[in-house]
Parts: sequence; C-alpha cells; structure tokens
Amino acid sequence: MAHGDSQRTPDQLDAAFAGVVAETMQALAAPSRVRILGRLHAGACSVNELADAVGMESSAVSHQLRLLRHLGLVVGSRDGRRVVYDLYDDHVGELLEQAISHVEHVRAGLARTAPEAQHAQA
Amino acid sequence: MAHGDSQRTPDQLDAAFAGVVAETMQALAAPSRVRILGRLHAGACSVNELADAVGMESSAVSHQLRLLRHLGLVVGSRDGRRVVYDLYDDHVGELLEQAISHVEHVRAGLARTAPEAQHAQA
DNA sequence: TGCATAGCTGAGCATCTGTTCAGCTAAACT
DNA sequence: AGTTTAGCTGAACAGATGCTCAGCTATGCA
Repeated sequence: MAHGDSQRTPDQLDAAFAGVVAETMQALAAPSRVRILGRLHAGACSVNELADAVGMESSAVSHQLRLLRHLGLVVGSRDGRRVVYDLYDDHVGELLEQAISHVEHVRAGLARTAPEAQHAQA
Repeated sequence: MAHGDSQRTPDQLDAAFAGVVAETMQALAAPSRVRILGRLHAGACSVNELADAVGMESSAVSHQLRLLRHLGLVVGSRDGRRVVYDLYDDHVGELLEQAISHVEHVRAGLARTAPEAQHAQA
C-alpha cells in the first residue's frame, strides 16, 4: 500500500490494525513522552539536554527514547560523545501539533458544555 | 489550521498541559477503544451493537465508554431501554482519522527505512 | 593507560490499565 | 407485581507501564 491513497476508513478497523494504531498512539499517552517530543519539535538535542528540559533523569529519558525509536518517531545519531536525537520527520511534528490542537478543542468543548464530565482526579 | 486559535507551540509544553494531552491521547492508546471509536465513527449505536461489533463483553465496553465519556470524546443518550452512543463531535472523528493516517505514514516509513526498528512483538 | 563524560541497559518495584465477574438499576412487556 | 432485556458499577486480578538504581559500553582527553 502506498500510504497516501489507501484511505482506510476508521469504521472497518480490524483488531490487528487497531492494535498498531494503539501502539503508536501510546507514544503520546505519557506526559514524559509528550514533553520529550515537544522539546525535540523545537530542535534536535542530546539526551542530557532533553533530560534537563523535561526534568527527568537521563536514564529515564533514554528508556523513553528507546521506545520512541522503536516506534519510528525519533532518530538518534552520535556526535562525538553525545547522541543527538530528533523527530523522525515532519509528519511526527504534525502529529504532535494536531494532537495538541485537538486536545485543546475537545477540552474547551468539554468545559463549555459538560462541566460535570470533568473528573479532575488530581 | 482553521480550528486552533490559541496556537500553542509544542515546544513549550509545561508538565500540566503535557499531562492533559497524554490523558486524552490515552483514549487512542488501547485497541479496544480505537475500535469502539472506529465503530462509532460509522454511526451512532447502542452498547450491545458496539460490543458485538468489536467482539467484547458489553460490560467491558461500558467501562471503556465511561472513560471516553469522561474524556469528552463520546456522548450517550437513552432511547427506550437502550443507550445510544455517538462521537462527541466531528473533531473527534477527525482526530481518529488523522491518527490512523499518521500511523499508516509512520509505519510505512518505518518499514521502508528502518526495518531493524520493528520489534513486532506479536 | 587512566580517567571523566555521555549514554545505554536489565532488574526491580510501585503504580496503572483492561478485563472478567457478580450484582445492581432502568425500561418495556405480560 | 414479576420477568426480561439493556446497561451501569465496584471489586479483583493479570498484565503492562514508567520510574530508579546499579552497572555497563563508548568516546574524548591527559
């Protein structure tokens, strides 16, 4: 399939494809990964810069980067003793932007029309 | 982009907002929910129809619907003894469509340029 | 060679998630 | 009222997730 023309309609999702979608969307389902991707969207940087930007231990960042690498969302290349990470391509940045804009829209609508639906478990 | 007016740039994600994004994206991070949303995207239907369509127990579907309701992604209204669920609005359908198209793109790119990155745990 | 910096990895653990199960409420029908 | 159908809910349990910790590899520099 040539990715652009297959035009899969979301209503005929077989279990296997739903699993793949869920697997990739999981990348955006953890605050730490959202922030890592957000930081990378501003420009490529090393693991330590990343860790500093998001306030995590470099080990934890490295673990998440491995996951994101396996999902094909980021790439890393060695530069001297550092490893510089970046988003895999522009589409990943778009995915992040669209996720953010959709969330803003949905949450705004939520607050406007169904205030009781906010669980606010924090 | 037409709908987003606040235009939050993804690189200045504070921890709180990243948490909100992750929370909502979690809706797309489970195969069962992806399929539920996919089925609803084809048209509103009852819990039992939903359970039948995705091959789950109605209780499990009901649990997931509660989660999706709290996230503001679906709405339910009683019709006789049934409760008919539907996507909250068109934006939710778009979110689903974009998630699918992005996943197809990313996975296609993955298969093309980085075959070793496929863990294929299934 | 020795040492410091940058990053990776597996193990362990606390927490979260998604399902099943049992039991409950609500609506229609006799 | 009693029964059936449709759906909701809390408890409980297996499995997944995300972190920390300790130790490892790799690069650069003296």
